[in-house]
Amino acid sequence: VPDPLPFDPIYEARRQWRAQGWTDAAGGMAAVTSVMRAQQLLLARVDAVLEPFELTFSRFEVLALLAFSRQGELPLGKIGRRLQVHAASVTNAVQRLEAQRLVRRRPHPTDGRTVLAQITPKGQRVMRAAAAALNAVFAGMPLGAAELDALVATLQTLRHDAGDFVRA
Amino acid sequence: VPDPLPFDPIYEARRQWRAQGWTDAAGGMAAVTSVMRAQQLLLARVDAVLEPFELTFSRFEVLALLAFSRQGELPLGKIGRRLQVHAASVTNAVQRLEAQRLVRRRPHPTDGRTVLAQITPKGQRVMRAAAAALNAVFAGMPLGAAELDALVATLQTLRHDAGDFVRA
DNA sequence: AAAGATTGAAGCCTCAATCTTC
DNA sequence: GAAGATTGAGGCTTCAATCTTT
Repeated sequence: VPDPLPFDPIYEARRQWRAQGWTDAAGGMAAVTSVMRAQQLLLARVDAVLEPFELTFSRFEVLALLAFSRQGELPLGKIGRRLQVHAASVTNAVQRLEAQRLVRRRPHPTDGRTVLAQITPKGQRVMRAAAAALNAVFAGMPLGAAELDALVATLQTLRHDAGDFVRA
Repeated sequence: VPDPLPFDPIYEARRQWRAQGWTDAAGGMAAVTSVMRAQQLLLARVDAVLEPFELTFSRFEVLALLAFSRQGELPLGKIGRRLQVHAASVTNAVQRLEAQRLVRRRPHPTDGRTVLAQITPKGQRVMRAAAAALNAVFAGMPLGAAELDALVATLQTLRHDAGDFVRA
């Protein structure tokens, strides 16, 4: 971790933006860069916690989704839609998880086109251990329950507006 | 853009998390995934707007920083600290900007170790045009000024807690 | 030694093209 | 033709190692 700045670069940028006469867009600009930077920090923290398990947040999400599913297995396409990532990303994540013996892939019994990813017993164990470690991070966030809910709700508006899902 | 889900995957995941008994961490988990997903959507939208200018948000940020600087030039290290990205990312961005003739690099007059990136007149023009296009995106966000400010403030708490800067 | 910059490696993401199966 | 999956390309990020200058 490098030396921290003696001021908030986002607030400084917003000031600059306003000074340029773009006052109507300065708030949006600050919001966008805030989200970008917060994502970077959160991802770094989460990935650091997951590192001992040889997992990344992307792969953890796949593992958790499988662990929560009824049969412990899901078609790759369904995983991608649920996690909102490109099919190529799912292929990559599942290949790595399979190499780690956390997931097994098998052909769909009736549809020859689709591939199923199935979590293994080892995958179940690793997922639980990793989730426990992550919970410490989530529970340790410097925000209260009300603030967290407000944050999630605000970002939900954003995601909904972007057409991420329907039926809020 | 693929078909949207008929439900919010973040809310669904939070429900699952709570059903597993991890109620104290469910809020944090939802907040983290919300930020991740919002970042993805915002970046995609911003990059799409910047595409006609052959710019990416990363490179736009460098260009804007230079445009706002007193002399129109800054040492690479300073750019990295201000934008909070790794030195390697700055090197990469400046190299691309130089290839586009939007920036020129020149040695520091007194310190032989540092390299200065200087915005060119063409860079100034492109930056202004790109900023105008971006302003439409920022101004068109589905959130009011108060909501934007609350979002920025909440994320500022997060960033400050992560040691991103001091002196809120 | 310390600071600034660059290079190469590796991870993740997206898109476009391709192949197989329905 | 449409759907599901995979591959290859390109972009961005980080880290570790290296080189030059202070």
